[in-house]
Amino acid sequence: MESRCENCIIRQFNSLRAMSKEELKQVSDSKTTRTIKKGEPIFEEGDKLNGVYCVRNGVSKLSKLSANGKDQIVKLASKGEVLGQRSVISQESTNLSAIAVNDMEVCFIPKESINNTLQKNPNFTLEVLRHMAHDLKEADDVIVNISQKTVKQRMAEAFLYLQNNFGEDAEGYLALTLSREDISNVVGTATESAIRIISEFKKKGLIQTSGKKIGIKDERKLLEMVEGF
Amino acid sequence: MESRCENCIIRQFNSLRAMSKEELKQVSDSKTTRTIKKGEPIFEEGDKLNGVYCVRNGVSKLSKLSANGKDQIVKLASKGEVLGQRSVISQESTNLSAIAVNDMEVCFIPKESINNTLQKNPNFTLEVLRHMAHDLKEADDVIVNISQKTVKQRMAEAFLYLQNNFGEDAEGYLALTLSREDISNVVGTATESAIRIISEFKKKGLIQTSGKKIGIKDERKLLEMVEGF
DNA sequence: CTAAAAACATGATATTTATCAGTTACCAAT
DNA sequence: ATTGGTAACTGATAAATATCATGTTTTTAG
Repeated sequence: MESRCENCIIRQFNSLRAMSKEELKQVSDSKTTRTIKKGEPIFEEGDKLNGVYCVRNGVSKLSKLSANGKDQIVKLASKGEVLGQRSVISQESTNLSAIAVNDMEVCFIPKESINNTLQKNPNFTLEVLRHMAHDLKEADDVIVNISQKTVKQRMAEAFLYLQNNFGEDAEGYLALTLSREDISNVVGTATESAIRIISEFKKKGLIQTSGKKIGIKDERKLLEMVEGF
Repeated sequence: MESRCENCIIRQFNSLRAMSKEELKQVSDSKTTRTIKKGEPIFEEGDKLNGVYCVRNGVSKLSKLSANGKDQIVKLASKGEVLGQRSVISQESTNLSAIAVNDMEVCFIPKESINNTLQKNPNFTLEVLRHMAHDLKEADDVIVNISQKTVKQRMAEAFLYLQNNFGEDAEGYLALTLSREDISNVVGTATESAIRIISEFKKKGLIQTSGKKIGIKDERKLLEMVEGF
């Protein structure tokens, strides 16, 4: 049996918290829950979305395929984030694919519920707007980083980002384990280059590895590297 | 004497058109008009904005300074665009500088007018939201472009962008003339590299130049280059 | 109008990064 | 346990791009 949105803790983290009791009830009644296995898509570039997906568990990569066949990962979304908002709001097909990085549980909320609330509840709209303003600011930062920093700096930054946003496990490894290819797609570089830099960082004692897992050993040095020392 | 917002054609192009008569009147009464000389800033990175700027004339570059001292231009804004919205909405200091590329005329609208309307008029909020959704999509595209395309491809794309968004003069030159340095900052490359590629394109008959001015001669070939042929 | 400054241009070179080719390690299914 | 496939890794090389040096042209300020 599925739980009710009204009681869902996830809601605390996203714009849904600005909904009224009745609006939430409607969302809850119309929503459906889906599980997605690691590697499977929630939706793909070009799809027309009939609603948004609220992440309950797991992590999704939002990526875009380029002409040369490589994916660029634009964002990693986890618990509480709402996927597909932009597409639903602008009523265009989505420009990004969402693929599960690990097993996921998401709630699908039909666009009617969202649009309805957008029309009627200015607080909700404003909340969504604030979120989007934040995303846009982040996107600007990514643009500047990619174009002005070296691959090494961006790699260092990526590890710190993963640490800040997804934390570490008991042994001090990054809680979110990405394949080397995914890492290279976040950073925007060739997979071999990413692997080489991982080796280099390991040799220098900045990180440690255990299989795919990566642990940060010298946060300060990594930070300095990002800043360009 | 300053004209009234209610009669301003510019309004057609931005979210202000979703304002009610009264709201517009309030905006009109509280707004001030400013002229900005080429090269001067409207606001700078880190500034706390007390309102937004509506562009009436001229073009502004929105850029961010990176650690290595180079600017990255994130967007070029012209007639009808509203600057500083994001900062006002998220109530944070701005992450971008806005500098006049040529002489400009802008209207400053205090944030109170904007916030007030955001709270009360869902149509306006939704309109702003749609705009921001669009900007975010564009930003995602820029990220993918920068990380997956070569400098040459991005240069070609930049010229086509300038053509599409700012048009051409009577002799077929791009109506918006940017310095070589600004072009390199849009594309995200070294100024020398940008200049070299301009020379190369000229030699190949893709573009023509006259002083700083650049004209597109072979749109098809440029397009093919962007696509990677 | 002229001097100084800024922008433009190009060659030589260094650095960064991608690509290609191949090996090794690991996981999953029989 | 064996095998087949995928991901991780490494070296050699090529390509792209940045940097440095320097000269020329254009713009700007007095």
